[in-house]
Amino acid sequence: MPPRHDLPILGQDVRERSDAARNREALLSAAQELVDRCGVEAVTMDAVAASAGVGKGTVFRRFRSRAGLMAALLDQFEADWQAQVISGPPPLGPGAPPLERLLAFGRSRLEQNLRGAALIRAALDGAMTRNYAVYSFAATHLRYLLDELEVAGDIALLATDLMAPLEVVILQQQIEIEGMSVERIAAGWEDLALRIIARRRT
Amino acid sequence: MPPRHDLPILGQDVRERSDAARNREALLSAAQELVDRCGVEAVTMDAVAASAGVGKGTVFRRFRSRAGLMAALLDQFEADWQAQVISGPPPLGPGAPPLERLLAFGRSRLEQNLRGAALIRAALDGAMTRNYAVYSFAATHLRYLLDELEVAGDIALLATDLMAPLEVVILQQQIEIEGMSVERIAAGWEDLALRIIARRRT
DNA sequence: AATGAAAACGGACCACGGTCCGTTTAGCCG
DNA sequence: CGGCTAAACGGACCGTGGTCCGTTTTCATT
Repeated sequence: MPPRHDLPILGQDVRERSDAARNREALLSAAQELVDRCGVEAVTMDAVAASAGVGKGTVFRRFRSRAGLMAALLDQFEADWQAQVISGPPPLGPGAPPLERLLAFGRSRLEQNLRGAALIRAALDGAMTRNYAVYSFAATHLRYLLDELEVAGDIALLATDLMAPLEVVILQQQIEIEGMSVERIAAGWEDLALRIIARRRT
Repeated sequence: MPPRHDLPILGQDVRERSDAARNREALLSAAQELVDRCGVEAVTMDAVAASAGVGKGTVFRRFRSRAGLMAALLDQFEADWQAQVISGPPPLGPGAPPLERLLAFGRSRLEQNLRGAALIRAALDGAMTRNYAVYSFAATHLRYLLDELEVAGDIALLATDLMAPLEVVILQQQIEIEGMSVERIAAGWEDLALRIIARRRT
């Protein structure tokens, strides 16, 4: 019988070896610990490796790069928020009318981005593109809301238009350099949202 | 007579020593040369220093960091565009009605950001905040146009809302990952602009 | 011209991200 | 259980960004 050449079928999850899984866990919690205790800047690949008791090469095999590791931490950080959107109380969660959900989305996303600012920037740092998974959830939800509101136009682009001003780089410039208050920015986002959804279908 | 302690008065330009000026020139053109011949990634601080015939420390004194050097190159890159806005032909330059200038601004800015993408990302890389000078010109002009159009609301924030979707990180995601065409994005920007300026003062 | 002090210079040095490759281990199969 | 293969491991190694400090240069003042 010829040797088998199982090319991994797309979507079929490739079993992770037990030691690999164990190390992934150890690395993630070591990294999280470092973030909590000393801040994002202190998260050195050597430090994480040492703290998790594995070699440096292992860290890079698992996460590709420092940005990749940060993205993994970011995924964990976002899990709560995503849960609140999917099944939390209104108006952020389901149950409220779409417009209220939209406004709650904006406010909440603004705060979430500010909370995770350091992590988000670190996850973007040398990466050619941002972690798509994290971004994708919010964008999809936003498109859904715009559709519910029967907004006319290119929904995908309008969703981007609403997410873009909440980008961390922009928020930090507004707050730290131009001295704007978070309240003002939040109010501005609501205004933008209203202008965008003013044009309806039908 | 006691030694003089001239604290530099703000706004009074501190004379640059002749050797310093010479080296700045040499460094900038060496860096530009490297960008042109080998791309942004090839611009190593050592390479620039060697190519300009100065020590590495000098590069860092002048530009603080790699991001700072890139920002300086970006300033040069933007000079042409700024000139076109200030005194070029309409509709980008003065002379056309504000709405036409606004639409020309969006299209032109979109293309400019794509052209300078690599430089812009490199200039943002490890920096705590983006190069303010470059950003500031475009933002100021945009606020002026919105004001001319008698747009109601928080003009500064609305200007940001219009600049944000043109951010390189976002454009690259749309084009390279989501596969959108530049044409579609440009059309989407016009649509956004029209929605935003729909609410007028008076 | 001499002089003195502030500013600029240069390159050795360090820390961190990322790679490479020889070694070890998990897990399947006979 | 023994053996085999693919995967995972680890840490030496490299390149690059950034700092530091002893040396050199500029230039204002006399």
